[in-house]
Amino acid sequence: MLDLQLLRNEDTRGKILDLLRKRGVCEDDLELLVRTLELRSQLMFQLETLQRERNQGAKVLGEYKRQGREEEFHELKEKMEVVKKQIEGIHPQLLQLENKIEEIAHNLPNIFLPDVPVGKSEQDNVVVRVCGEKPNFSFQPKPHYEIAEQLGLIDFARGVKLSGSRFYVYNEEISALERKLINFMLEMHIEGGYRERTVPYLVNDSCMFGTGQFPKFKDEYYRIPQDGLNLIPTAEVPLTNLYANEIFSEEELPLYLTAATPCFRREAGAAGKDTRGLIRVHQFMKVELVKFCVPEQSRKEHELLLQDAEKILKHFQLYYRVVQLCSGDLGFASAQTYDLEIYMPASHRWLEISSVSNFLDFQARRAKIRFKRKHSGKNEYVHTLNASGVAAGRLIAALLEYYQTPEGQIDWGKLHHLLEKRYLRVP
RNA sequence: GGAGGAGUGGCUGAGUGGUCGAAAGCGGCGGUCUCGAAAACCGCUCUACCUGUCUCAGGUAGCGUAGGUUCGAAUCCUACCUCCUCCGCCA
Repeated sequence: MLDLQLLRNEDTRGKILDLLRKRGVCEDDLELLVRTLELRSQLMFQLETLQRERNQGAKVLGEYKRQGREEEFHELKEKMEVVKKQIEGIHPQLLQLENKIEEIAHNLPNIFLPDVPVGKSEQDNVVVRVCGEKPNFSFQPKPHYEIAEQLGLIDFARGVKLSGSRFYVYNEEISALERKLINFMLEMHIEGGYRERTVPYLVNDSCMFGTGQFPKFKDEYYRIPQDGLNLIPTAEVPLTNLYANEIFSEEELPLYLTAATPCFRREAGAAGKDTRGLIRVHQFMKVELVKFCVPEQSRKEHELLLQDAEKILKHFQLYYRVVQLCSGDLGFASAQTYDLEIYMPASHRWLEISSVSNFLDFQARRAKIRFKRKHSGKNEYVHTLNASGVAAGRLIAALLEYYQTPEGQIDWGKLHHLLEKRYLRVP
């Protein structure tokens, strides 16, 4: 959530409003919000003045009672009853204003950082660099779902039988590959200073609010109404919310966390898109990286985080590019995002495999994650960041395409050789 | 799932309607003493928001959460959540 103080303060208001417009927030909402904030202040002042009167009166009444001054007691009590009525009159009005403010503020996206290009859509994203070598095939490479099906590696039909479209079943080779890949990625990140957590795959609504999924994007997630729980769309949600309503000491930061979890997405708006294969599915495994840091470090930590995600792609010798998202394509909570996209040799498409974002204090404010500044003793919001490190399903899709042989087989020897590099860390 | 008990400041723990943001202790910070340290002693130690003459002053709110009763609630009432104990079930 944005710092509403920035909208109340005349010095910062103009700039913030401008940034929000560039992200496509409608003008009416902004105007209404600014006006309602002003009204709320006025009403609050009235209310607090009355409450003050009430508190002082109640104190005097207590004194009268103790001293047995019945007449004065009743006289003042009648006056206080009037004050009470006045308070009861203002209270609901204030509540209404606050609801209005929340409704708008909760749906406002984050502002974005100066180096983010201003743009409307994906078209305006900027390719930062292209890495690795473009794979060179002496034959026409097949798409991953074709090889997987032909070699009996993935059972798409039975996935559909069990759960419907966009579900799948891995047979033994891919099951083992995924298991090893996840272990490999985790160990690489642990080596890089990340601390592994095993977290719930079902979280409550307040977690979903904290990281910015709720309330605006409720339809994109699986929800179990009976228990008020939601299947996590990414481990970002539980990992970030681990520290909700907590205050770090400055020495504890930066804190790096990682977790491998399944991710569940309804893909409600994606009918007919990427219907074949592992690219767009309702459930997939992903290793996630999350960072908490002090505000002045988040730009630097963002770059380091990007490198950590890239390490995986480099290790498997994939051809990929780093894309900087434009203002219009940024996720709701993000202030700056790099996407890592792998080149897919069969379709000649770039496939997003990691999204590396800096949220500044946007999530921290929603989830109330703070730290105590040592020199001033003041509490401030931390900055949160996260990256996929990386999505296992899409990585497998890429590996199947990159490591296919002219004979229509998979070069398991080479894959296993790459997986052999151990990242062992004995506690 | 059933029965009982409990949720108070960083922690322990008092408070069952009237100067209670809340005793006391521990921890933490600062100071006195000391060559230094310990001990002892003194002081300070929660958060959010509002207003202003905005590194300071005043005010409002907060005792699991949300409501309610009252002139006045940590204290009474209702619902929910969490934890503990016992029973049942179970990987």
